[in-house]
Amino acid sequence: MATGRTHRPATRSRGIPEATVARLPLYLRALTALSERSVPTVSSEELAAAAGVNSAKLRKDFSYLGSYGTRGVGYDVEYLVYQISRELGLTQDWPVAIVGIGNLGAALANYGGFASRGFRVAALIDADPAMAGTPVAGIAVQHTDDLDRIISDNGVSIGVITTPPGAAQQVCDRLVAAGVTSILNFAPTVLSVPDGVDVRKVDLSIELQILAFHEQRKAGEEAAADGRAGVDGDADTDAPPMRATPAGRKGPDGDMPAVMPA
Amino acid sequence: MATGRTHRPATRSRGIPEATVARLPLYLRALTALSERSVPTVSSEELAAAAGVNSAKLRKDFSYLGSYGTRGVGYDVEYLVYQISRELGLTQDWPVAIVGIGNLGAALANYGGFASRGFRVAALIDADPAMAGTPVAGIAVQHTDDLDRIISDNGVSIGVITTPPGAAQQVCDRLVAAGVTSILNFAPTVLSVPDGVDVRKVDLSIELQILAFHEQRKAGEEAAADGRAGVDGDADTDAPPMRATPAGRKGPDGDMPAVMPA
DNA sequence: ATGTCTTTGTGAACGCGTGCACAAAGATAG
DNA sequence: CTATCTTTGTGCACGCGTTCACAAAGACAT
Repeated sequence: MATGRTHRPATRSRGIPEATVARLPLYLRALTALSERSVPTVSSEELAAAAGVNSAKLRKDFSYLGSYGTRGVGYDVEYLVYQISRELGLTQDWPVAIVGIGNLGAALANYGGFASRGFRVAALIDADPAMAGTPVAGIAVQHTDDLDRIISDNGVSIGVITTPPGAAQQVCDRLVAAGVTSILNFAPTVLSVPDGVDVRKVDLSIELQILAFHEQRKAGEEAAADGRAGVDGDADTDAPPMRATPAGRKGPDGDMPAVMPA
Repeated sequence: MATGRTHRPATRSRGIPEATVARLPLYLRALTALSERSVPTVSSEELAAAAGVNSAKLRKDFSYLGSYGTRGVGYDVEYLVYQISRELGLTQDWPVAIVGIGNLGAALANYGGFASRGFRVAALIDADPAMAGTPVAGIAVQHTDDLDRIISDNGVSIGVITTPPGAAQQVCDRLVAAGVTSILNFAPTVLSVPDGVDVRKVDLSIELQILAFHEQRKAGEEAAADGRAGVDGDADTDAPPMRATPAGRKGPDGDMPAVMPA
């Protein structure tokens, strides 16, 4: 789900490809599971299967980190867990602030996957005065007015935005001004940030829309083509059927199906 | 943020590149905003800025859908909204079932971004008998035992999994058996599904880990390099400092920092 | 020590996605 | 009708990411 990084065209950080960085957490999860089962070593083949990727890709990914495997044997699980954790920066504690404590913000505050990976929810911030002091996931919600101080006092460098779209940019600006340099944005808004600030966007409805696209295609293919396992039905099943304005003039406003409520 | 599609290597559906499909919802959102402000037409430049992408990329994306613009003028907003909606399959109603009504499941059930884009939460399903009947977001939670019937009765083809990781694969199997062909997976598990079923994964903690990686790099670069705007600090600031096992033998189990709780 | 067998690490080819830069198309003015 | 100006649509080149396929490296047996 979610869309890739927003700014930062493809910085190829320290020689490690962005695509590889994005997969490291995947490997880490699989390795942690093996570690818990006290498995001492894994082959690239096994680990790749557990992580759901190609084994060649996994080996190449690891090769960017260094030569951590033993030929004929595989990778030492514990050692690899440590190396990847270090590479991802998970050997240190990251205080995180969540701004916008609605349903989603509360869910994230309660999400166990954060705490278990070096992330600590240091502060919950909301603009609603009525929420101030209310404990969510064991942490008292604080008011937006104190955002600056909260960020500074806790040394927060990673912020999570779960506000309504209208407030997102303003919150973002204030976070950045207070010293936050990495933002995870759940609001459906394109945030603009100064250079040096990383933004990653998670858009829940976009994921569903992508699924809907494929779903529709599957349904259409099924109806049109018979026989043969679907390769690439070339004949345009649903090519532009009708054109609102033959040669495009302004405001064709009556014959357009009201498709999108919002 | 979130990770891209899981299976389906890159099917290039109906000639529209995956990368383009993933951006269509972005354009759609920007266009909808323009539509609400009654803006009749936009240039690729303006729309690209609003969507946060390159204008050439946007034009190329639209070219896959057909020639919907007018040279010298731009794109008709309403018409484009309709075309993209149709292409994404949003002109029809998609009943969606959410399985696992914890914090996240409840947040999704309440999320407005779904209903406004053709997705209708048709059913909420949970394994806890105590939850059965409880209304969440105005919909009564139903028990997992009835999963099959619920999916069939409502014609659900898109399922959302927000269960704990241990239950995810089993729920997935049951959804697929009941006829679901698209799955949005929030559980941190690699799901295996038969061909023809699409899985998209959203992993909240992975996004944070990627941010942490860049955050760490920024901090390291700052400390090491001075002067010059950071291009690519080549000298390995934190290359393999110590190796647990010099030539890798089995189970080095004492000198490894306990980094990962779980 | 030598040979066999397993598994890594990587060179090389390929394909997709991106962005430049420009020609074609149409609007608009005179 | 002609000229000019704007903006699309796309040919092309480049770079990143993926995958294949294999040589090198080490484990293990004899």
